[in-house]
Amino acid sequence: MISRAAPGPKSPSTSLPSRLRRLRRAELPIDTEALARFLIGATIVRDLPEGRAVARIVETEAYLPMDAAAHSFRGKTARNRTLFGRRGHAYVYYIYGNYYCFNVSAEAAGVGAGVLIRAAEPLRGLEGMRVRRPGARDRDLLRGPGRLASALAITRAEDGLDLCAAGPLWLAAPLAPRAEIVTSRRIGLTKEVDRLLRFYERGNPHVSGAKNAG
DNA sequence: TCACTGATCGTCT
DNA sequence: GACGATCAGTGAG
Repeated sequence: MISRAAPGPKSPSTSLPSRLRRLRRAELPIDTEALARFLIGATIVRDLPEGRAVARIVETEAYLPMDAAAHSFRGKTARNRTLFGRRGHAYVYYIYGNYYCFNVSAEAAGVGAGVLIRAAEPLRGLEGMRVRRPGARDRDLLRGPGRLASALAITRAEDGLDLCAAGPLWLAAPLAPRAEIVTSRRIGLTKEVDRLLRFYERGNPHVSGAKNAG
């Protein structure tokens, strides 16, 4: 057994400001790529019967209008209709027979685009996340889009929720300043693979993917 | 630690 | 009928 530095029991939540300020829609950039950058460092608030879970977004991907890799590319369907609504709404889809992925709709109403929330740093409500993701290390609770949705209990039931309004799932302003944002290729695609539309906080251990993805 | 693979089912062609 | 904005498990080094 190699004794690497033990995963510190230190919790970032001990020094958090207690005030969460909901983001207003007017604050969200209309442009999808700008929104993807804007959301790095922002806060996800998930209110559940057993309590509140709070996480800090550390990794996103932009899916633009006229982007062959985007779900909206072939037009509006029953599944992706949220992407064509006003920005700041939750688009949640089911993938690979096992997982859900959480997106924030972008652009003006009528334009299909969104930002995939790929990873976040758990701040509060870790107990519930551990229950929903048994066996996972704390570092991996929200590390990857499928894991994030699972740990925060986000499913198709949350599709269409207004993230700028009071409710069970919403977005709040950053609780802490963010480090430099790194840009890279998006992960897991077969189309438009070379576009640099993935964004993550440099050095953050909660970011998903291989370290040299880029 | 890295690379590879199978699981699994809703959605769209 | 094919495929997918993934992940956990496995095996090799």
